Formats: sequence, structure tokens, C-alpha cells
Amino acid sequence: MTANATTSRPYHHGDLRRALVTAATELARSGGSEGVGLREAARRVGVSPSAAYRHFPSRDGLLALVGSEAREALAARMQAATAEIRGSSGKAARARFRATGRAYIEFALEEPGLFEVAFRPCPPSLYVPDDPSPYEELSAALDALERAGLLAIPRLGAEAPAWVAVHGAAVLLGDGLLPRDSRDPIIEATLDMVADGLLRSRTRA
Amino acid sequence: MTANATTSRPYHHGDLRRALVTAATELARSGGSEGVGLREAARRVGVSPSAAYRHFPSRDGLLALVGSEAREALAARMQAATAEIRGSSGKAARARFRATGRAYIEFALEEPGLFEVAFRPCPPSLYVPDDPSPYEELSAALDALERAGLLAIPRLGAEAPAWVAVHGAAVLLGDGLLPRDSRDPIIEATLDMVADGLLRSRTRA
DNA sequence: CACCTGATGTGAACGATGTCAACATCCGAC
DNA sequence: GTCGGATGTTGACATCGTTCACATCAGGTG
Repeated sequence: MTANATTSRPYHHGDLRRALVTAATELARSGGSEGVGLREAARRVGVSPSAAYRHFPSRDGLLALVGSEAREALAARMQAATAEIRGSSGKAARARFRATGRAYIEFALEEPGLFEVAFRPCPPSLYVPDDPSPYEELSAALDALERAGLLAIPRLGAEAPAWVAVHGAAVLLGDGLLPRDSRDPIIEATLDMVADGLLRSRTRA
Repeated sequence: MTANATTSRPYHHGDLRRALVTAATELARSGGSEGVGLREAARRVGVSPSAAYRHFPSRDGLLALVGSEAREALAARMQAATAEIRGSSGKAARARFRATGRAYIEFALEEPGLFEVAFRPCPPSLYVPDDPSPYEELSAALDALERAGLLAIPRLGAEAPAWVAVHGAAVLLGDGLLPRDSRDPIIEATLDMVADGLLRSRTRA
């Protein structure tokens, strides 16, 4: 057996890497990137600080992994939001598109720490790709709109404006620069703007 | 005289507060908020670290002042961009609106460190209001559009979507999450989207 | 003019952090 | 069974933000 079920604390911690990343993710959840300390993560796992250096080149390396996990969580949330909407009509595609954006913003507001770490700039040498990526969720939603013939602009130029608007709302609401009590109207106004700018036949609420 | 013109290094530095803020601003310009160190700023001014605490409650207090200066610089740039456009037609108002947004994004790309500090979340107790504020520049541009009868949505709900889109583009381009070589097309696509969503009679390029 | 009070700057220290090098321990392959 | 590489520990270093006791200056009061 590689691991004892009775948690007898093997002299070589079962899977330190995993444990450190989870601890660091917890720190990020309640303190953002500044809240993630190498020493603190090690402390929580019950291991010495330098042990971490067997698994990550630096604190930033650890943060990069936390970021990847955060992006995956965000993508999962977007995915779940679109899955709730049934049907294959153009109307459904449009609704899924909006739901994707809404989920993005809501994630940012409910998990501000994780969201910050998710999109924290990081040197290319440390970049960790994530498989279910938020960008791919957005791409999929746009592909569906194109298949339904609803795109009013070339497909290639569609990702950027959509992402830009939704990300901006997430950041400004999350940082309290836009009033959080107007949260929902602002989100819907943003989604309206995206729809008006990218899709055919504007549908004003 | 309160200060000697010969810079004879009076035992009580002429205006330490100002000097520290400028030093810290320089640090922020080339390193963002993480690059701003209380000790380093003091070192550059030639003063002991603890002297700073006579003028700011903490490093975050210093950062808040740097943020205010950064926002003023951004606002000045937006102001200058609109001032370049003459005329009082609706067309001019529209152009000024776009120029405001473009200036916002360009500032973020040319001074990424300052831009980050400008919109860094900070506890209300430390918040420093700035007089020429980016928000007010945006407001003025929208007011002009309303006077020209060009707004397609209620004036009250106009700030948020516009700011959101432009800020999102600034952040995503600045952090390299959107390709910088497509910088200009992305900026224009973003401005197109804002115009389509907020203004009457879409004018597609 | 002398003095004292308050504002301003200094020095040394504390705890915390990221990082590294030398050493200890354990697993698995030969 | 033994040896080697992977994994974890100890102890140290430099740096950081912050604080406290002390030094120094400026300006108003007597």
C-alpha cells in the first residue's frame, strides 16, 4: 500500500503537492493572492517551509497552480450555468450566452479571492494551462451563436469584446468601484450591451 | 523662508510627504503595487523608514496616495484626448466619447504599474478622493451625448456599461490575457460594442 | 531673549516572510 | 541487502512592515 487508511502520518507525506495546493487555495479564497503565504500553507499541512520547494520553484509557482485551479472552478461554474438551459433554438443559444457571462460575474463576486488569483499575471515560465478553461466556455457559447446565424460581426472578432465587458463588470463590481447594491441591473445592462453589439436583431428588455 | 533654495538638506526635510509620494509613485510606475516598498521609498529620499509613519498610517496609506495621483494622471490624459477634438456637432460628441475610452485603455497599456495602483481596492478609511477623476471625465462625455440626444438608453444606466467595457479591455490587454499584437482592433471592437449598445443609429466601421 | 511644547526624524528592535544550503530520512530498483 | 534519488527538516540569511524610546528642530509664550 502506498498510503495507510488510518492517516498514520507517513514520514513522507502522502501527496504533499496536492495538499499544499489545496491549502494555498483555501488561503487564496479568503485573502486573495496577498493572503497566500508559502510558510502559512506549509504550516497548515504540518510540514516545514522548505519542503514546498521540492514541488514548486517559488511562491509564485504555487500561486500559478492555485490560479489554474481557480480558472477551472470558474469554467465549471460557467458550464453548469449553460447546462441548465435546455433547447436548441436560437433563443436558447442566446440565453446560454448570457448565462455564461452571468456565471462569470457571479463567480467573481462570490469568490473574489479565487477570481483575483485566477487572472493574476504570471511569468510565462510559470504558466499552468487548465483544461476546462473559461475562455473555452465562452468560445463554445459563441460557436453556438454562429451556428444559429445570430452573430452580427465576424466570428473571429467576437471573443474579445464579450470577454472584455464581462471581465470589466466582474472586476469593477468585485472591487467595489461600482455600487454592489446595483449589482443586478449593472450585470444585465452589461449583458444587454454585449448582445446589442455582437448579435443580430436587438432584443431590448 | 521655510525652505532653503540651495537644497542644504535641512535636518527636517522640507516636504517629506510630497517626496515620499513621488518616490513611491516612481516605484509603482516600474513594479506596480508590489514594487512599492515603504523602506525603499524612504531609502530613495534619504530618510529613515520610520520617518514615513509621521505622514502615513501604513504602507497601504502611502499606496492610497499614489493611487490617487495615478487616477489624476489618467483623468488628465482622458481630458487631453477629448480636448483635441473640436466642434460641437453630435459627431464630435461621439468622437470625444470614443477618445475618452481610447485614452483610458492606452494609459493602462503605457503605465501598467500606475494603472494597477490606481484601481487597487483599498479600505474606506484610507481612501483618498482625487479631483480630476476618471469617472468624472466619463460622466462629462456621457452628458454631452445626452445633450446631443444620442443616448439610446436612460442616462442613469449609461456609466456602468461604458466603464465596464473600457476597463475590461484595459485589464485584459494590460495583463497579456488578450494578445497585445491585436491591440488596436480589440480596442476599436470594444468601442464599437459600447457605441452600439449605448448610442442611437449604429455606425459600423 | 530663554524656554518649552509639539512636530518631525533617528536608531534599534520585533516578528514575519521568501529563499537557500547542508543534512536526515525513506522508498524502490538492482 | 544495499545504494541512489526523491522527499522532508534544520538552521540561517536578507528583507520587509511596524513600533517604541529617544534626538532634534521650529515657533510661539513668558
